[in-house]
Amino acid sequence: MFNITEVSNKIGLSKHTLRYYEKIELLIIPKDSKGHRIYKDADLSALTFIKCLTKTGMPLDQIKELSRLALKNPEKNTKHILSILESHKNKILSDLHESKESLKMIESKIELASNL
Amino acid sequence: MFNITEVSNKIGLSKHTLRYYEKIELLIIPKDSKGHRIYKDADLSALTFIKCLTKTGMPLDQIKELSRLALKNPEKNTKHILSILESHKNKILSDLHESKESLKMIESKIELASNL
DNA sequence: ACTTGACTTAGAGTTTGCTCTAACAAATAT
DNA sequence: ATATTTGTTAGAGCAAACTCTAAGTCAAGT
Repeated sequence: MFNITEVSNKIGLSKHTLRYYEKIELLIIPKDSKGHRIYKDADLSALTFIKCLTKTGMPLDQIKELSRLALKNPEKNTKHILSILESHKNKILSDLHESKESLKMIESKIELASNL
Repeated sequence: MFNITEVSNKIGLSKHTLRYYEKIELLIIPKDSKGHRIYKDADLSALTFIKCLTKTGMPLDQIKELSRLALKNPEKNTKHILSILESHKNKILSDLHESKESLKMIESKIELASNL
């Protein structure tokens, strides 16, 4: 069990961001008697996964939809969840390709400029 | 020589964006007697390169700095330009690495969900 | 002659994802 | 007892990169 500062340090998201993610209903964290959030390991895993998704450009809206599907009725929504993840995977693959192309172009500019 | 509509179609940036890039002084395009922009091949190359840089996450401010250096005094600024491009190259490489790690994690989630 | 359509500008508005502020509560340190 | 620290909230503010609007010019088509 962790408090918000520990989670912020472990995951690398600011406390502000952690609270903001709850405000937009990306996830729900239970509170103790004082009203302080108590995170468990599963929440850390969820946040790590959310970080993967955001880093690869999935909009928070879509992550929220994923989270809604997963929390509501996982068995019934497996197909839907899978289709979202698969299409995100394809987006990542195409982004990777594009980035590599851009990298080539930038490397060739470097080459050019180096020979001045 | 091309007008703004042709350039927008060729490069895949909206006319709004093309004008915006001039407003923030990313580049300067000469105008004809009617005040309409006339783009030449070199401008298309520059825009293609700018697109590479933005797609790979270079902020417009930094692209503007690059453009300023290149236009002002190319020989004198070669070192500076190269160092900016090199460090951007390194950023892309590390982003690529991170994206690949995220991809792995997403693929393993897909694997998991597929086996439900 | 007039409508249509493509261009121009300055400047306002939008979206996304935070990031910060103010005001307050509770526990700990001096 | 009081100051500091850590937490809470609602809501304001911000930065980046567009994206759109209004008002106008100009040339070509009917």
